[in-house]
Amino acid sequence: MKEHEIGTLRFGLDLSLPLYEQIVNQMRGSIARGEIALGEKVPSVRELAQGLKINPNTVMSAYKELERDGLTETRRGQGTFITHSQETVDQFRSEWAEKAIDDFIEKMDNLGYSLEDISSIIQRKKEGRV
Amino acid sequence: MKEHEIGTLRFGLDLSLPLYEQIVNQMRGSIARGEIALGEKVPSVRELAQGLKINPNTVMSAYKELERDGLTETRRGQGTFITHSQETVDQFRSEWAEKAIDDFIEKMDNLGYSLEDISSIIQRKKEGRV
DNA sequence: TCAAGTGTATTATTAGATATAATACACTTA
DNA sequence: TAAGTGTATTATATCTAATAATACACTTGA
Repeated sequence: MKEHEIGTLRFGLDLSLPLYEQIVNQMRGSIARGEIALGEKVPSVRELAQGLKINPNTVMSAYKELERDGLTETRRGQGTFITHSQETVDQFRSEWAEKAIDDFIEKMDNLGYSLEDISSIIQRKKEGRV
Repeated sequence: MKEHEIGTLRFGLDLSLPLYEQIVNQMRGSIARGEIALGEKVPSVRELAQGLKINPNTVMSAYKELERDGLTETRRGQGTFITHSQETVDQFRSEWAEKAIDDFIEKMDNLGYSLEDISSIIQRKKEGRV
């Protein structure tokens, strides 16, 4: 996986997912984990495209999705910025965690694992007994 | 989601995933949960295609993947059958659970949730306090 | 023996998603 | 006013998924 440093951000792209989705995921993560400050400017569409050696339209796709999430605000002529609303970030973070959890539980249920089973497995992982 | 009964099996298809993947997932689940007996015959390619109102080639794709999993054996002229090996089924089940767990943990980590956090959330789910 | 029911292979076509390419336009700021 | 922003448009290429229509190989039971 090629690692890129663009501005203050680190990106790694591979072939596991569409490029624009990987960008969205990594930005969502950086924002949710608080690694990007509220209101901070993110790389411009062209700058990120050059840095990652991909097409500007692909970056645009990613940025549009982040704006739909409410995680960024764009100002024509100025750039794209992280939202100022900590509440929006927190809400996004818990909503996405909830989705991930429910999907996971459903997948495990399909394989015949109960919540009880899942709980023990997580417990084992926590104790390092893989 | 349209529900179909084909032979002893119940299928439901939607638009969330490729059709062949949904078939594979639902068969994997039925097998892993032990709802289909070892050695049992599954619907023929044409029968399942007719029942689900989809193309036989799509069913073929799904059945090929199940065979790659080792979960089924096909006998030309006779049909497709669940493996006789309980060990294969058990191993498949735990391998796929492991994958699901690791993917889930990675996704949660990206959002800034620790194993400890995950553990509490599962605990809450278990106690019904959503 | 043969018809019916199996899996399998092939070729063609369509539709949608993804990514690239090349421009052009609108806006902001120094 | 030039340089750097976001945005929109049109075109092209590639890949995956699904369908369609056949054809062939094998097994079984009447």
